[in-house]
Amino acid sequence: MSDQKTSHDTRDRILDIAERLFMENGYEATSMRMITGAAEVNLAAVNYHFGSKEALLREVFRRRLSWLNRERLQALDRLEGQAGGAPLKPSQILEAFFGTLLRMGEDEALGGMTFLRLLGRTLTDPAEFIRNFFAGEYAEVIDRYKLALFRALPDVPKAEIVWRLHFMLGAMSYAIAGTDVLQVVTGCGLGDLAGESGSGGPGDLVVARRLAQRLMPFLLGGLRAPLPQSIELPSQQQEPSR
Amino acid sequence: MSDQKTSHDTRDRILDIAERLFMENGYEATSMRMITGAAEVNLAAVNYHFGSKEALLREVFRRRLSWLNRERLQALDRLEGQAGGAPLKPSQILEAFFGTLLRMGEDEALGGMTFLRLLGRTLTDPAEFIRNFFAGEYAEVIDRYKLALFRALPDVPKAEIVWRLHFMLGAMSYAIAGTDVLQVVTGCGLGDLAGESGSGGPGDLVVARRLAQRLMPFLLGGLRAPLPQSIELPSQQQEPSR
DNA sequence: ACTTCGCTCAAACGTTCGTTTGAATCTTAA
DNA sequence: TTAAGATTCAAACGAACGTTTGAGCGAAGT
Repeated sequence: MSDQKTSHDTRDRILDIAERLFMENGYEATSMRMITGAAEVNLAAVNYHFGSKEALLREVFRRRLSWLNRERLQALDRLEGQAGGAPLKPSQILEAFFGTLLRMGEDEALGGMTFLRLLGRTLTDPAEFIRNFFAGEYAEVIDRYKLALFRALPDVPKAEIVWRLHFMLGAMSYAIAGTDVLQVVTGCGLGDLAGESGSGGPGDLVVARRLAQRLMPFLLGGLRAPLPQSIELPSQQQEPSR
Repeated sequence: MSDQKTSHDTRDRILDIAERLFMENGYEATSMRMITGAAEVNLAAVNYHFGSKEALLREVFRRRLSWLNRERLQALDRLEGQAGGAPLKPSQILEAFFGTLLRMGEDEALGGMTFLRLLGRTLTDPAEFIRNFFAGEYAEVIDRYKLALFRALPDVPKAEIVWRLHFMLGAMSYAIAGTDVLQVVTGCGLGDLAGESGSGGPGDLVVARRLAQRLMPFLLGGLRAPLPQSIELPSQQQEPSR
């Protein structure tokens, strides 16, 4: 209906619509015709501007991740500058890494919760080109934060820290992306954190902030949990209580 | 090559192959022809035995989840019987819920790590029929465990417990399913836990056991982490350190 | 005025998808 | 032996997929 092509040219409109549809349906179940139809552009526009459907998905992520990971590195630089050579506190590192991401959810211009949900979902997508893409986009950031955590927790084996980084990433991604499933299953989800429901609404701001408030203590508690008694165990040993 | 149709009729062979292919490629990217080709059965066999591709996926999950969730309920019954009315310890509840799942990964007859990976991946699938299916399969188990956690942590608001249940489910699912991505990203994954690599190998037994050993302390640490200072916060308040 | 270039458009390309069909084959029991 | 039922089979169905094509359009440069 409304014909405002001023601030929204074809390229950006495709990216915005694709971001939302990939989030709602997944990559495979979202067709070019769904995207171009919703964006009200010609079917061939995607291949003209991006080359292929795969390249479109990569570009959807690149414009957000390049900003996010640059911001994350700057946050770490800032903290390490303030610390003056001393190791950072785990809480500072988590705040820089996860807080920066969750703050994207409050900013509609950065994709808001739509992008956060898409990111969490796509991390488990088995498509190979997606794995390769993420590996390249995340390599530097993960490496820097891994080192920061190693220094922050000198008594914890490095392999253990990397595993707990996995766990933390999973907890965060599911809290955002898996909500539609878990909400149905547990009877509680992101919708309960705000008055409004549905992605892209004005309630996203408060959702992201309250989610961070609940998530950060959990992550910190898990990261600093006592280590398992023994790394190697001979055989079964299945005692439920400690 | 080997022609042993004795213990493996068409139905079961389809289920086993579909379980692996859905895990490797996802639901949408796995075609009927891939499944029937790998299972060496006729293309029409799936529709004959199961009715549709959706029904096949449901049956792949049903035969595993019915066992898993029955086992989970029995484990909880056993613990509550031993406690004689007293609240359970959080560690006992987590062991019953997550330990039962992780022990499936050690048993090839129960799907092993293949099923665990598939389960973790599919929980974030946005398809509606999948969400509805899981909601039904998990309803009773989640309800029982929610109540057990409420009793185990009487000082923690119930909403907070449900959120931490989300976080725990996410940490576990990503640790299993998201490994292919995270391994590339973090340079450490399930493969490092065993001598062998690849799903379905003999290393799966030790992988599942060592994963549990790393995961359970993390989950327990997150579950029992101190609560956020204030549930309501007026505005920004962005202090990185505590 | 004319060419150039970036972009849009309708139409079609060949392929693959999930599903259906009806005959052929196997199994079982009277 | 024969009839009935269950299962497998090759073949085809219509629909939807991602991509390509070549004509057409409007603004910019000379």
